[in-house]
Amino acid sequence: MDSMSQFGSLDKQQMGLLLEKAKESTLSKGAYFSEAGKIARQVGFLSAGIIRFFYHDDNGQEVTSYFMAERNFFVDLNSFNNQVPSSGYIQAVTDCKLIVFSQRDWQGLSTTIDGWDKIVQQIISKAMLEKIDKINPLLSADATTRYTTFLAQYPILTNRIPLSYLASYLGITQSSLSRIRKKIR
Amino acid sequence: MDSMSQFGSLDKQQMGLLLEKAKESTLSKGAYFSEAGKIARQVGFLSAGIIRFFYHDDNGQEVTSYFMAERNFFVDLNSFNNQVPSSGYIQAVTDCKLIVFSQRDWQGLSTTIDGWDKIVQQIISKAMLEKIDKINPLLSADATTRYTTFLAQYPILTNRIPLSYLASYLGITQSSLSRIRKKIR
DNA sequence: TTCACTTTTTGCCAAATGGCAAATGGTTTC
DNA sequence: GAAACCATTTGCCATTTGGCAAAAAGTGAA
Repeated sequence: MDSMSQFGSLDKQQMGLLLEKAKESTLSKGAYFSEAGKIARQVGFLSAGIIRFFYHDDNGQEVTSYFMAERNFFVDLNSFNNQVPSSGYIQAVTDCKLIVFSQRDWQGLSTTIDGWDKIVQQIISKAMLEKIDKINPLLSADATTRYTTFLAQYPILTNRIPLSYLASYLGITQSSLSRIRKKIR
Repeated sequence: MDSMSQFGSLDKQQMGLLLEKAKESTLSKGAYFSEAGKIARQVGFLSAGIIRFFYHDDNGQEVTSYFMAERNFFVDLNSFNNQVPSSGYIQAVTDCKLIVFSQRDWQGLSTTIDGWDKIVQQIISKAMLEKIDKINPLLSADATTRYTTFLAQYPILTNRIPLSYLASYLGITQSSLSRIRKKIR
């Protein structure tokens, strides 16, 4: 639970208010934190493990839109904010340890912790900018560059995630990725 | 200036406070709203015209990361929030009419308008989600699909932006895009 | 209209990637 | 260890896309 201590800008008392609402939980490999069609009612903090966001494209193929490693907050933002059904899934890629906040509690912090909204805004902006900065360069790169870029960005994840997930994240076929990996090494 | 009236959640008085700080301005085609290396000190609202965000990749090539049409707020978020030099450019693709807020004024609204932070959070989340939802599907699509997807998403922009900008946005070469366009029509 | 300049299209060929199916390798369960 | 199951690699070939340079089309100024 002290993995959340890196959470800046909060003093001891505020941190106490936050932790009061935190519930520890686990997700085993393959299990879902949120699912398409359901409404997101929880915010998670990943203290151990790897999760991925994915959705089904028009052809019904799974497309991984993001990987996330330890020490990050996550939520299906659109569904959570607007209380509409999710269009995608959040799934544990490995066994995970989580800290979970209910929607009611999370939003309640807005009134109990001074400046909470601004803090949340910072967390969200930072997370989304990170994602955008990671995806943008992929688009204009060829498959090999995509893979090497990924290796540089996520050294931690290499060999901890199935090839098929990674391929769909990079926008390449699994076989191409396999060949590229062979060529690189 | 009433193009901002679509701005939800504000009553008349709050809207007044906001408009007090607004300054009208223009950008002519090709001019920059913010530039790499400089620190963003303004938030803009695009009332007429088209802008694009772009940066230089490792090979020095211009890469368009986003197009934006009328009736949207824009800012170089990372630079503005953290007062660090921008890594990219915001440029007028056509002649533009803008409404501009200085950083001081914009942030001051946090104390004068009740719930301002939350409103800003909503705007930012919405904008970034939109961008993410637009870019994500491009990655796993072939060039033709990228183009047709773009046409569906931005019918307004077709034929108002140079081919080279669009090609770099879609992650295809200009000649490929030209051939695809020919094939489609 | 003509010239100079920029943008877009086209031709030619090489290189990269995809599609599909079979083979190989790994892991789990009994 | 054997069987069943899942993940990864490989072969073969068709298709797509890129690279480069020249041609064509479009634009604006004198």
